[in-house]
Amino acid sequence: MRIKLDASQPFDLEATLCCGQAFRWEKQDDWWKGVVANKILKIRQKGAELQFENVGSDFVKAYFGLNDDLVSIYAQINKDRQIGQAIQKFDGLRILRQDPWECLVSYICATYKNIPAIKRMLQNLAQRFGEKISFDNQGYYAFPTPERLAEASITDLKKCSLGYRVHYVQQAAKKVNENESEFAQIRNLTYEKAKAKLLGFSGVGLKVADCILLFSMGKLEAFPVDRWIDRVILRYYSNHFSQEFVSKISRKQSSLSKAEYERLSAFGRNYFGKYAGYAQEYLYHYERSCQ
DNA sequence: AGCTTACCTTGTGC
DNA sequence: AGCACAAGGTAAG
Repeated sequence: MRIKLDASQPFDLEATLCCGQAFRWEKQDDWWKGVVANKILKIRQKGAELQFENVGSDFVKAYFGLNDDLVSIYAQINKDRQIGQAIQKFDGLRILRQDPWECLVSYICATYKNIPAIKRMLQNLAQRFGEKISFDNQGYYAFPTPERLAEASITDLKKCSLGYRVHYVQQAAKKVNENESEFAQIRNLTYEKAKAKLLGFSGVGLKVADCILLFSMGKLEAFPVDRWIDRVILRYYSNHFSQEFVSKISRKQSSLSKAEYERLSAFGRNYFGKYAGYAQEYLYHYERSCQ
């Protein structure tokens, strides 16, 4: 199937899948392959045309955020030179609408890990507990269901290199499995209420909650602050904070306190507005790409 | 009430 | 070899 992209609606498949928001996409030749909704989605971009197999157009549009009015979003978040450069470099990067359950587990696992290690953990979980799906003579694995992970033993979960995160993942699986519809409803709440619900999961703090809200629940105002964004704010936006706060944050070795996190994240939401999450993702990807 | 500290595991890169 | 560090969270004090 194909989608012709509107010239007024930029899209960059590569940037969207490489910016670190999703962990289970692989590129083979010029095709991207990922497991979404228990199906293999195979997709590539040729200029303004998207070519894909195995799923419908509506699904592709929803998953890749093609319904977001990116031109309008740019107009609202393009506030300064730094974000302007990031937008220019990654023009067409979009926020995905991932599966909330997979996103929950992904970002519980993401604490204190780099992206390659996160990918490996999730791949381990899928191989060990996910349903096998064959496609193009290759074996893929669906992301494990809450039910399947809820019944997995700590011993088996540990074999996936989750480390201390095994207990968080197991508890999350049990909680979601006990009431799947309640979990599914979280995305329909406001940003604040949805965040409060997510914080009820052990292993989910402010940062992880913001990632889940942004990457799977369409809460585009969420502004996750990780080490990279922390660095970006200190480098380019420190004039928005007091001298004391800046020097305190820049001296920190350990993680941010709740209050410090909220101050940085609230800055992002206030400064960039209701699409702050888009700004975050551009700044994050740009900062990492300049390493 | 809000902050600091220790601890939670594993892998990678210098 | 040894160490720092990686899209952090929790519980104790």
